[in-house]
Amino acid sequence: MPISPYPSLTAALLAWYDRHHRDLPWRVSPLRQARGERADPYHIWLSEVMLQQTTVQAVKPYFLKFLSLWPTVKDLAAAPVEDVMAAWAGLGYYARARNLKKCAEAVAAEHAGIFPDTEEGLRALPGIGDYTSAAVAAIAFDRPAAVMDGNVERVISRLYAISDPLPGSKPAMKAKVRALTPEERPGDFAQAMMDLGATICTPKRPACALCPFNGDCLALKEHDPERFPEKVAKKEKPVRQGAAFVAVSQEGRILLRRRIDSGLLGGMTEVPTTAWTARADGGSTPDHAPFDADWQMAGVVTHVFTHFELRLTVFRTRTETEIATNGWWHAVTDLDSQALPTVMKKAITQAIPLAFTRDGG
DNA sequence: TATTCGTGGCC
DNA sequence: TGGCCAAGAAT
Repeated sequence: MPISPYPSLTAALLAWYDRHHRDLPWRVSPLRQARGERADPYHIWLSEVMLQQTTVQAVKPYFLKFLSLWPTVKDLAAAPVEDVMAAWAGLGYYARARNLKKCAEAVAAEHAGIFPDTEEGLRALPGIGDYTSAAVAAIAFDRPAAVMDGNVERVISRLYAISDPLPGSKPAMKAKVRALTPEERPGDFAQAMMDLGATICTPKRPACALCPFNGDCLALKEHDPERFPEKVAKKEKPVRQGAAFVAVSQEGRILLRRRIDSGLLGGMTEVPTTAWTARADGGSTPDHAPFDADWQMAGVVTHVFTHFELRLTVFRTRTETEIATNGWWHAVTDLDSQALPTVMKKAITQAIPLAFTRDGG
């Protein structure tokens, strides 16, 4: 009997992956790899950036839309940044879209349209950090990089019953991943760890009976895998308030602006708003409207961001002339072409309930 | 090391 | 129903 080239845990996981891997639009399955197909580095990179802190189900339609609009990294590099932001609208964490464009430009201009094939080379590109550089190196280029995301942290913390809380325990967990990562099939190993975390070793009610690690898992031996991974307590979310102003002209156009490139919703499109402050009375009056008009209160929209909750009082008015010192007027029936984040779509819908329906209200 | 960055689904 | 979570990066 030949000696396995892998640690036994690694071999068990790869065997599980061969039978139970998920089919994903950017993935080349083990069977297709055996027929000689290779993962496309552009597809892997694009999917990995979209998947940062984002679920597979949310990413799928965006991934297919981007490939349709921009089939190669050179196409993406040549695209207007406004088009990229509009295509990304709704997916969140918009710095990813700005860095995606910068990264495509760097690959096109400095690497002749070919992605670097090492972890270090990838790590130097915009929007590519520790996780994404390792993931692309392993999945697209068969480099034995140690890939650790939230799924892997959960699997490893349970397998070894690591009690120290994240993020402090990250280096120790990374060492465990490195020891398990094989020279052969490192990309499949990384994807297998993440599939395992997504489908078996889930945060709540893990399906330990189906897990290839269930004979070795220390958390399972202790009868409480759900308590891992431990995490440091997070602080509570403050509430901020502000006002948003929806002006519609007689021609059926709405006043829009572009947010500055840095910070929250950077580079995205918005309706005029006040600053969002912690003051309880901020935003309840139309004092800071973009121009004098008969502003009517349309309602209050609540939106929860990562680190604060926003209560936005929405005002609306109809104008005869299209006054605008900064910004532009855009047809209400064509708002899908704009880079409007979800909170702005909520505000517009509060003022114009049918804005995003077929007839545009 | 700690904070800032979206959004939607889930129980 | 509200807290938790998702293939994290930049600063």
